Formats: sequence, C-alpha cells, structure tokens
Amino acid sequence: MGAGAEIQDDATDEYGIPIIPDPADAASRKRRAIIDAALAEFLAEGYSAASMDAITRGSGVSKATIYKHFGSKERLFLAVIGGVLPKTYADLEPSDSTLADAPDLRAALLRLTTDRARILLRPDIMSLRRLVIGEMDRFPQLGQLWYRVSYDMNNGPLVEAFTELHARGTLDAPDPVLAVQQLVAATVGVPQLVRTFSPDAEISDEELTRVIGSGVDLFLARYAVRP
Amino acid sequence: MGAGAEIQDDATDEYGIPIIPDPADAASRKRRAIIDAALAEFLAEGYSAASMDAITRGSGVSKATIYKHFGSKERLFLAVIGGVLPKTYADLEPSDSTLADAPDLRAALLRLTTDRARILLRPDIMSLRRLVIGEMDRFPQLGQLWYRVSYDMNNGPLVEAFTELHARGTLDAPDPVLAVQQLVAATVGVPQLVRTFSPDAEISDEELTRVIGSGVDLFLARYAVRP
DNA sequence: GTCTATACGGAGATAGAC
DNA sequence: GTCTATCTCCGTATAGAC
Repeated sequence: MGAGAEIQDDATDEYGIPIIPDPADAASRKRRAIIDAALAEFLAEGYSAASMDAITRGSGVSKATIYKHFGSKERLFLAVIGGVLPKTYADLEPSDSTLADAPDLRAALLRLTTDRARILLRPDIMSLRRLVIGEMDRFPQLGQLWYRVSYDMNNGPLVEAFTELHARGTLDAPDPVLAVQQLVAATVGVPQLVRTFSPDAEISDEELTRVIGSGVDLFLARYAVRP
Repeated sequence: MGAGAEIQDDATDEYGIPIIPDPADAASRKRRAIIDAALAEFLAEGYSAASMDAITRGSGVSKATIYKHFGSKERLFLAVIGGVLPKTYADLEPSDSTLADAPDLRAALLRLTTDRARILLRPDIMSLRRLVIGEMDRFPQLGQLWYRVSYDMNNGPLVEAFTELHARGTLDAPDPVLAVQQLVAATVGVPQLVRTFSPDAEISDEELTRVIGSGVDLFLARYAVRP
C-alpha cells in the first residue's frame, strides 16, 4: 500500500512559485507518519506481534528511516506510547477547580465522574490501557508513567479539593487520598472492569448514569457532612 | 537442560518387580509437563513472545509431541490458560455461605474481602490477570471465561447473600448486583489497581487492612440498615 | 536523510524413522 | 506416541548507494 504522505519535489504554490520543502519539516512529517502507523500497529497487535515491516508499509517511509529515527523496536514503542499517554489524559483536565466552590456537591461530583467515565471507556483508550497492562513486565516504565499521568491530571486536583472541603467542614474526609481512590473505584471503576474483560459490552447511557449516580451516592453516604 | 521426568523403562519396584508404565499414564505425565512449562513461559513472555522452542526445552519432551497433543500454539495457549483459571479462583470459594447468618456483618464482610484481596494480589495471579487482559483482542474467550469464573465463584454467592439480607431488612440493597460490584471495587479494587500498574509496590498488612476496612465502612454507610 | 537490498537468526510447524 | 532432523518463512536490524 504505502498510503503515506509522498513528497512532491516539484510542487508549486498558487502563484507558481516552487515550494522547496524544509528538510527539517519533511523529517518531522515522516516522524509523525511513523508514530501514527506504529501506534495503530501496536494497538492492534501488541508489542511482540507488531511487525516493523507492517509499520514500514503503514507509514510510507523505508524501514531504514524508522531505525535512523528511533534506533530499535523497543525505543519506538516507548516513544510512541510514552508520547500518547499524556495527550490521552489531557482530554479530561477541565472542570476540577470548580469543584470546591460548586453550589451542589452531588451534581458536581456526578458531572466529574461521568465525564471521566465517558472518556476512559472509549474503545481506543481501553485498548491503550490493555496494551500497557499486558506489557508491564517488559516495560514497567509505562506503568509508572500511566499512574503518574493519571494522578497528576485527575486524582491530584481532586485530592486538593477534598482537602479543602474537609477543612471547611463540608466533607468528612480525614484521608482524602483514599477517599478519591474509593470515589473513582465505586464510579468509573465498575463499568471499566466490565469493559476490561468484555470489550464489546454495550453500556447504555441510562445504565452508565445509573451506575455512576449510585457510586456517587455511596460516596456521599459516608463522606458528606449532614447538618 | 531437559529436566523433565524421564521414563525409566527398566525400573523395578521395592520387590524387584519391573514397573511397566501404562502408556496412557506416561502420556498424561508428559501432558502435565508440557502444560506446566507452557504456563511458565506464557506468564513470563506473553503469548506472542513465548517460544515453542523454550516450552520444548522446559517440558523435557520433543516439539513434535507438543504439536501432537495440542495442535498449535494458539490451542496450547487456550488450553493452558483456560485450565488454570478455574483452579486459580477455586482457592477462594469457602466462607461465603456463612455470610447471611453471621452475627457481626461488618466482621464477616471484612474477613471475606480481605481473604479475597490477599489471593487476588498474589504476584502469580496478578501476572495471569495482566496476561489475559493484554491478550483480550486475540483471545476474547478468555475474558469471558475470567468474568464467568470470577462471577460464579465469588460475586454470585455474594449477590444471593445480599438478596437474602435485603429481604430480611438487614441490608438496604434493592440492586444487589450493583451493591456487590461496588463493595468489591471499593475494597479489593483499590490495591488491585495500584498493583496493576506498579507490580512491585509494597503493600503492608496494616495498609491493606486499613484500606479494606475503610472500603467496608464506606459500603455499610450506604447499605446497612440502622435501627 | 532517505532509500534498496540483504544479512542473519529464530519463529511455528511437519516428515518420517522407530 | 515419541523422537530427530529439517522445511519455510518472517522477524529485527544494517550496509552502502544517492
């Protein structure tokens, strides 16, 4: 196939001026093409069964170029997965800081956990998660990275918010770190476990909101301070 | 190497009577040796990186024999993992039926979830779990089997007990299936998630009982009926 | 920087003797 | 049923021209 972006060396712009591609730009475009093809191949086949030949075909560049850029299959894998992890979690950054000042705590928690569940249950992210888990023995760095990224971008801000709410007397959470783990486990964790072992399980929107809502209620039954 | 069980054709018993090995016994002993070596290799390397040559060396039989018994690498993998899954979960069968009649519900739940956590956090079972998750795309049957085994042997009896306790008015669990999922998620699920992405994380006994205890309290705050 | 062509080993699987 | 010896292919990685 080789449907990659071929470079037209005699291309001209709208005024007929020949476009001389910056070599650095061409190189980074190829780099992108390699990374995209490699990610698709690794997600589809796993690390060991992934073939550098297949990545070569998918990227449209030669195999030697891939090795010039990344050195080895292992380094390519780490670069690709390590690069995509932060981008993946960046999707769910917002709406955390508003939590401490939300008028309706239940509604705020519901929105936050539901958003998080919707993203983490996406098939592409579930596949990435399975891939990282399956390669933990070979690449323990990725587990550490996953945990750190997940913590920095999600649990961390929540812990801060819970600490604040505890100080204000709105929440009875003397161990905010554990409280966050439990909230996430009781909400997102439930459908995530189902999808982990049954990737094609249909989870309707009604079902999801019901489960998440019940998890938030479970959390509040223990941690909310009633007047 | 080949440290497998070699057959001594001229062996005699304590009375000097020659032992004529039953061919069927010899065959099933070799079968065992193959399965053991294959399990070790698959756990260590994953499916794709596992080598049939390595399994051959580890089992002490010839490669042709392995293929006569199992036909292909895929079939060997399914037979080995599918065979070990039920045995793995069989360890935690007992102590469920006592739950409905336990005098102290909290203590009973604590014991049950702690036992379950201790087993599921064992390194060999965590490795098996990672292997199954990582190969979900290639072998979806194993995900179904894992879920079914886990459910039949653990969640199922718990659901029955919760239904009974709900009928008696001891528990306020109109959706016992969800209640069980939440209990497991809030207790076992928390340290399990940590170990999933950080296999060598030390979890002290005190820490484990603290986390599990807090999870049980969270559960009871919502579901226990207070007079 | 990028390509084509190739080196070299190890993979899964089988033929045929016993 | 089990073995030894071998087939065939595809894997990663690189040499050398441009």
